[in-house]
Formats: sequence, C-alpha cells, structure tokens
Amino acid sequence: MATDYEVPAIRRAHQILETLATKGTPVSAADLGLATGLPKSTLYLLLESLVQRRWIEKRSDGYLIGIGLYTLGASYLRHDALQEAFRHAAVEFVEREKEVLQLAVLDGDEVVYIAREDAPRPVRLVSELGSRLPAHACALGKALLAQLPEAKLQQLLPARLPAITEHTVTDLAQLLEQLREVRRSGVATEQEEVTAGLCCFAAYVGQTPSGKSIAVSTSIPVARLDAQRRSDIRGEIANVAAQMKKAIVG
Amino acid sequence: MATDYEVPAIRRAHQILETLATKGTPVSAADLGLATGLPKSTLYLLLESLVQRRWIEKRSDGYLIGIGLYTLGASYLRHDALQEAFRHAAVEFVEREKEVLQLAVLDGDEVVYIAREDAPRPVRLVSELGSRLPAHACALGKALLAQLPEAKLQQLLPARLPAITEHTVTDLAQLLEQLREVRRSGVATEQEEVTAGLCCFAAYVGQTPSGKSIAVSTSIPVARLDAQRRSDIRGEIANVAAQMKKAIVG
DNA sequence: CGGGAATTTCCAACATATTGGACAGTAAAA
DNA sequence: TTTTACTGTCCAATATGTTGGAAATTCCCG
Repeated sequence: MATDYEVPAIRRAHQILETLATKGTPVSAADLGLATGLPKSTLYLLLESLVQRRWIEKRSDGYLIGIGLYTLGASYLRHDALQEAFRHAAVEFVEREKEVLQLAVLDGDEVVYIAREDAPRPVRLVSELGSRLPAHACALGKALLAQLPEAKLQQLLPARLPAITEHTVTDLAQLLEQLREVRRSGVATEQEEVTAGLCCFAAYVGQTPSGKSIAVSTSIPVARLDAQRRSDIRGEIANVAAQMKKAIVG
Repeated sequence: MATDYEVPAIRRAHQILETLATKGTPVSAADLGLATGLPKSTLYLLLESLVQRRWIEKRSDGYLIGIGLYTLGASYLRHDALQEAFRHAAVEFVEREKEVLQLAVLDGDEVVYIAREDAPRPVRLVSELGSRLPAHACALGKALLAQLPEAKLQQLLPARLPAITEHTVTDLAQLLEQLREVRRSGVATEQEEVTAGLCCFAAYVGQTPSGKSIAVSTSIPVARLDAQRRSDIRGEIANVAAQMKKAIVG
C-alpha cells in the first residue's frame, strides 16, 4: 500500500478492455489507439497478447471482449453461493408479484448488478448483469449507501451528484437525509431517477463471508403501482432481503 | 501472427487470474506463488496492480476474482443481443417441459455456458454460467463440433479423449461417428457422459454476426425420461434452435 | 507477553519490455 | 491506375519493468 506503483502492462491492458467493454461493439485498432493513447507498436503487441489469452476476440471489423475474460469474470459469481441463495429467495416474490428481482453489490460509489430473476413478462428497461449505475441514483445504491457511516459517505460522494434524469437527487445533503430515512424504514426507494416511468424498491441484505455488501431490488413501471401496492412491495422486498441474509451468513 | 511473443505481464496476470478462477475460494499469496511459479516480489507487485484495477480482491484469507473483472467479462454477453434472443426462444420450451434450457458457445475444444433459463424446480447438477466442459463429452459440444469439417476436428481433438465419467466417449473415431449421426438428425445427445443420472439433448443454432458458434441444450434426469419423451424433446430442442437462429441472424 | 513463522515491503542491479519510425499489405475511394 | 486510410510487422536504442535478498511487519500460538 506504500507504493502506488502499477505494472504498466496491466494498466494498458485495462484501458483497452475498458474501452471495448464500454463500447460493446467491435472497435478498430485505430480507434483503440485514439481512445487509449497507446503507441501503435505497443497496441498491436498488447492486442496480440490479449487475443492469445482469449481476453479479446478479433473480428474483421475490430476487437471485442473475449470469452476468456468472460470465463474468468464469471468466477466472481461463484463466491458465497450467492446465485443459489438469491434464486431461492427470489422465486416466491417473482411468483406472487410478477415483477423482476435483482441482486447487486456495492463497488465504491457504484452499484453492480450480479443476478436477476425475471418476471414472466420482463421489463425491457432493467439493467443488464455486470452493468453499473451510480449508487446515489438508484434504490439499490441507496440501500447500500445507507449502511455506511456518514464520514465514509462524505469522502465517497461529491457535494454535487451527477444527474441521470431530471429526478435524480443531485444534492448530497438531500441524499444523506434520504439515507437516514432508509435506515429508519429499512427500504430504499427511487422513482424515475434512473429511467423514466420506472420505480425501484430495495433492501439491504448484508455482508457476505467474502466481504461483499449486497442488496436486492425490484423495478416496477409506475403505471402498475398504487399506494397499496407500494406498501405491499416494501414489505415484501424487506422479506426477501431478510430471507437472503439468513441464507448467506455462515 | 509472425511472432508468438506475448507481453509478459499479461501472461503472468493470466496465470494468477486463472488460478483464482479455478479455485473459486480465497487463495493466499504463498499458494499463488507456488501455483504460478512467480517470484515473490513480482507476485506482490502484480497483485497490487490487479487489486487497484479491481480485477481481484484481497481478503484476510487470500485473493479472489474481483468485481472489475466481472464487469469487463460481462460485456461479452452483450454481443449480438444473445441473452434476449435466447430468453425469448427458451421461455416456451421451459414452460411446456419444465426443464432447464442452456445456451453455450464453442471455444476451441471446450464449451462455455453463457445463458440459462431455469425450470421451476431447477436441476442442481447443471453447469454454471461461465463454466467450461470438454466439448467431446457433452451434447452441446457434440452439436457444435458436428458443424466443423473433419479435418478441423482431427487437429482439434486427440485420438484418445479424456473421460469424465465411465460413459464418456474416449475414442475419437467413435466420436466422429456420433457426429455424423448428429449431422443427419440435427440433434446431439449425451447420457451420463458428464454427470451420473443426467441426459442432455442439444441442437446447433448457428454463427452469430460477431462470429460465435452457438447451440442450445437441455439437461434432464434420466428418471424423468422414457422413449416417447426423448423423442418429443429432440423435436423441441431442434425447434428452439431454429427459432433462435431466426432471431440472431441479421 | 514473547519468539518463530508467514507475510509483505523495499531497493538497486540487471534483464527486458517498450516504442518511434520505416515499411508492407489491403481495401475502398477517386 | 492512383490515392487514401487503415492494419500490421519489424528492429534497435533505451527507458523501464523485474527480481533476489535483506529487512520490516504481522500473525499466532505457547
């Protein structure tokens, strides 16, 4: 920890992979050069190495994230038998409410989705597995942030939070107030702060043995919500979280 | 392609990550040293770099694959809108047969699972997402291998294939004969060649725009199968594959 | 509390990875 | 055909990554 030295090749590789992952579509070597600022010679050497490892794949129209990286990354999901515990806890909820249920982990000031149980008629708008969202904007993030001490929050989040939609909370003080409310009620909410027409409810699950901070949430079109159902959902999401908690702590 | 040179840091990082991914549980720095043969100094430098990138995570009892690698790798799933197409094609089958449906891609002589639609009562024995299986042993693998020219197969596979269970086909000639049959019927089968008590049916889907060779399969406990149902399943799996093919080709 | 083993940090000498730029091949546009 | 733009390859100088070993730190059990 004393040194902030980094193996340069790793940094360079990371730049390339991040560019490819963000883009999602094939990226040409020339564009990668522009995006990363790497010299051509270095770039081709690295690309060749990454292709050999299957971390990336080469197509006629550019480079893509490869199956090797997928395989390695997927190992993350096997920690703590989370998938199994989640599915077990989720099935009943989805059955009854016919709405999607998601599992996510906190990474810094972002939330990463790591499991999902789809409803019979999936909502097109929910986030894909592995995708990230700013924690301050979504219900999951609020549920997770609410577990951190305020001091930590102060250093993690800037005073002015980036907006995603016009409803996103952008004022830190206001967010902190919401988090206090989350702590009181045990359930975090968000309405159209990420996606227009979508409302989310989330509850904190706990820390897994391997140290991940996780929470569950559901995303429901506002059109399918009234006061009564909101209240029901809040209760149920808290239940699911409690059930999962029981399953994952040794 | 002229050079088989590799950026050394990438190779070293790969060794570490592969070790962690294979193990699945925290691995100590000392064990990583043993497993990879890397000098202590090098190892710690690399670990530090990987931790900074979130490719790995450090716990009190060792290192684990990190969320950053998961995020990067998950991008692989977004190619070709495969998840969506798969779910769409799978739902009906699962609904009717109450059995699991899986999607996989061929990587060399291995099959990698990339999507799954679970049955209401999930079979505990099916492979997890991101996991690999030798292609020659499973139905998915046979469906995929059957699409390759024999010359390619000869160079891809050794004459004696490794056995997983006592039923695994270990003789290349015998496998090639099976593959011919797969080409004729359009459906590949495997019974207890991977897991005792489990029988699989698979059908080739096609090449995605980004060049992946994919197939779908179902895994069913032999206890739930009779001659009639086997025949039904074969027809349905072929249907699912055909439906997916329609969806993914531009 | 110690003492001994395991873990982690640090550094300078050395080995080697990186890179600019020249060059070649290819495909589509002029 | 020439032009343009992009994709790769190659090489030698040198900037820089790597490593053995010593030292510091942490951990754990008697």
